[in-house]
Amino acid sequence: MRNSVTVLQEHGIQPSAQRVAVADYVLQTVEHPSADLVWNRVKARVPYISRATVYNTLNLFVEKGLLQALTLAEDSVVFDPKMERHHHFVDEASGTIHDIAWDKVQVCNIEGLKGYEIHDYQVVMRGTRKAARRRT
Amino acid sequence: MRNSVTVLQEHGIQPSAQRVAVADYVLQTVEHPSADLVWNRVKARVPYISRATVYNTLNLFVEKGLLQALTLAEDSVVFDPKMERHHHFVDEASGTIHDIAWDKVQVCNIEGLKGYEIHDYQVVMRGTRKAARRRT
DNA sequence: CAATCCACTAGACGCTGTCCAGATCGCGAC
DNA sequence: GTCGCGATCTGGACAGCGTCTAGTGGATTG
Repeated sequence: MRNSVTVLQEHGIQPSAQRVAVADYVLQTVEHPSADLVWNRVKARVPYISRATVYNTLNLFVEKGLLQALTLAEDSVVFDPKMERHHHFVDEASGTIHDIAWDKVQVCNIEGLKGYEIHDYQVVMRGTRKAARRRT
Repeated sequence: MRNSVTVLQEHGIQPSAQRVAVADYVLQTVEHPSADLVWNRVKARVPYISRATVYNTLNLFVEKGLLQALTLAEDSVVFDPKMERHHHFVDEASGTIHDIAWDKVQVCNIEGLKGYEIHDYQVVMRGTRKAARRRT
């Protein structure tokens, strides 16, 4: 696990105590937290951090390329530290979001679309997790 | 253009004056309106309709299969009367959403995903509209 | 020490969406 | 007609998300 301070500095971000605390959690997580969930998670370890700071910090991280902001499910924007291109699966029962590796699914003919200059795309899937032999 | 009253009745919805007014607008539009935009559009023609009614009516239409609710862009859920499967393109400059015909793009290998039961999927693209010879 | 800059805090604010109590409508029964 | 009842509508209250702002505090510089 990389040192959060180093990562912040490499991206031109002053590593203040609050920013490091947010980074320590959000850069490692796979739970696709909303901003308020980040606030709660970080507060558990660093109680003296305010809501506005968490929101500002997350937006800063997105701007500096440390996080992706996703608007997939209802209610709120969620954050994803996985910066490689990938797809998303939304569990309709729980609202949980899973990352799907980019090469698991291919999209064809997308270059042929006339009238649109596509900067980015992804496949968004919705359904339910199969009760296979995997821990929940 | 189909009669909104008939369409509502075919879907088991009592065609009250307010519901017909909402249907007249939202079933024809291509502008992917948010709920509050629907409210404003409908109020322009039928001033005596309340916000709660518009929200209830839109949710009812979604439940009865007249509309899709989409959570693609920031800020709010938008509604789309196009019920066939299709993809979406989000104009990053304006936030405008465009429908992309289902057969313009193909997704491969999606059946091969283990551990997920996929009920629905779509490709979400982001970029800018090209200034081709099309009216804006 | 004073000036300045940056980050943080706490609370106010606006917007979205839901909920509730009460009013009103439509319709069948009498 | 009018009574009663369920469905619908209204307006306002409410809660959550995200932004903004005024003020605070700490570090740096002259």
